[in-house]
Amino acid sequence: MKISLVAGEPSGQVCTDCAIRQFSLCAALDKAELRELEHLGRHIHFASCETVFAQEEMTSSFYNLMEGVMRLYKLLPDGRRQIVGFSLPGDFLGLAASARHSLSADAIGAVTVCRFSKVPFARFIEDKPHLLRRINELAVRELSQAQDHMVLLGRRSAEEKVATFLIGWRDRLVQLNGPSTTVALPMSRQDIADFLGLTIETVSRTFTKLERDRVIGIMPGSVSLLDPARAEAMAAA
Amino acid sequence: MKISLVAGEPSGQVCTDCAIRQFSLCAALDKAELRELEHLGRHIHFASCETVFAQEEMTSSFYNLMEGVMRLYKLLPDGRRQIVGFSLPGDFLGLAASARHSLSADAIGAVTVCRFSKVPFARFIEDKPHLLRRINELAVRELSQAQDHMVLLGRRSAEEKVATFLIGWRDRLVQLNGPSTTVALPMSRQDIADFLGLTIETVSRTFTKLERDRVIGIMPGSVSLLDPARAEAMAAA
DNA sequence: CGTAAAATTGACCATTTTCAACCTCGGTGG
DNA sequence: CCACCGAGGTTGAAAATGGTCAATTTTACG
Repeated sequence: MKISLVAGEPSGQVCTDCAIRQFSLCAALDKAELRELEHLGRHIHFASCETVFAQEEMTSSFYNLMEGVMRLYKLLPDGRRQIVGFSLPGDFLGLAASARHSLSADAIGAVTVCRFSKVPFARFIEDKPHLLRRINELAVRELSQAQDHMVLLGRRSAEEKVATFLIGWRDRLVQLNGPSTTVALPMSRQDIADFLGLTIETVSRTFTKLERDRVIGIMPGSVSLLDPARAEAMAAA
Repeated sequence: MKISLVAGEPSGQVCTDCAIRQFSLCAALDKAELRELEHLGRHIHFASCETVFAQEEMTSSFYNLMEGVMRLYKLLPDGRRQIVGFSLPGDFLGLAASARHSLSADAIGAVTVCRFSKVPFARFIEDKPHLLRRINELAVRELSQAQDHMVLLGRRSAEEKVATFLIGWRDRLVQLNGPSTTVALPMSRQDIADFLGLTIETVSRTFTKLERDRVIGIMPGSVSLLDPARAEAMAAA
């Protein structure tokens, strides 16, 4: 996948005005720290399907997702893909256990990130216990989500997987944008399949079945949850 | 120094003599801090199948696993179980995103843990950036393992799952005890099945097939890796 | 509009599950 | 000492869920 040639401009907006600050890492920072951080971050835009970082690449930066949606995935040598998560504004990306990324991240639709070079950012956080605790909090929350997803992948039927995905995705969108009857699905059916450990055909069939059962209405780029209670029941079961 | 998979007598409560310190959280601490920590931790023994903490229970402690093996799992309301990981000596348990545990942990065989009450431990770490960074490191490593396991659960065949499990488990044991031709499997077939998202029958059949193919030798409580290269190839593929 | 990509649908197939029977081994009590 | 018991494990046959392959429809976009 191509890498954007567009250079990052200085962040243009000040951190104190940042729309997603409350959802992000930066919620833990005071005014002075935010002013310091402004000098470290650069806003960068990525077009649809551009790769922000890739599996095996050296880690050089951390990213705060500002706008858009990203997919995080791992590839097996033979090309099989598992999407381990979708990122929304406020999510912090780039933490890795080693010096190389263990997964790839690319844009689903246009994306803006706030990029921090690794070394300066590491220096910035190293003696800020409140920020370290905040990063911990985010890491532990992600770990918990990962464990929930393992249950889904290992122990749920196709229908349960799709219902659980729709409910979980709706909840995340509600968190950001407030309640809504329709659930935007910017990712492709293939993305959903690779997230749920299914094939695209099974995802499609399951959507169709849920529509026949009047649980959802299918529209291009979104679904409407006609019977949220039924969907939630399938997701809980 | 050999790390036992079965609990024996604690070698004393002195952190500086702790056999698993190098593998644990405590590797980040200096002598003074270790002496302080000694007053916070208590060794506790659990018999086989006893629960150390359970899903939905209030979090009250953190645990450093000293001896033995534990399974970490989540249950669906209808009883389906997904084991999200096995813990070995040195692993740190009890981090949770909320005030309640999101998973259950119980002993496979006899276990010794070093228990830290939540509040004093939180106070101990709160202004120790090096320790916070160490906890981060452990959390990120666990997250990375979780992501690897998602790939396994979502995208691998039964045979690949079993081979990947055996190789991964062997590598963890080698890390602790040094090289060995036989791989101890203290967990039951049902545990392995619930870890790999399979049924016990499929696990059993796959073991048998690997034995027929002269990749492994099956013994009660362990397997020997007759053809590690073949097994590794299956795990990588 | 017209074309290519994405999504859906259908028919068939394979892997894994389900259900059931049967070993194996260790412990227990006659 | 040995027969019995039960838990854990293995094996077999049938069923089913989801996958594969192929054709068709729908959508996005120049």
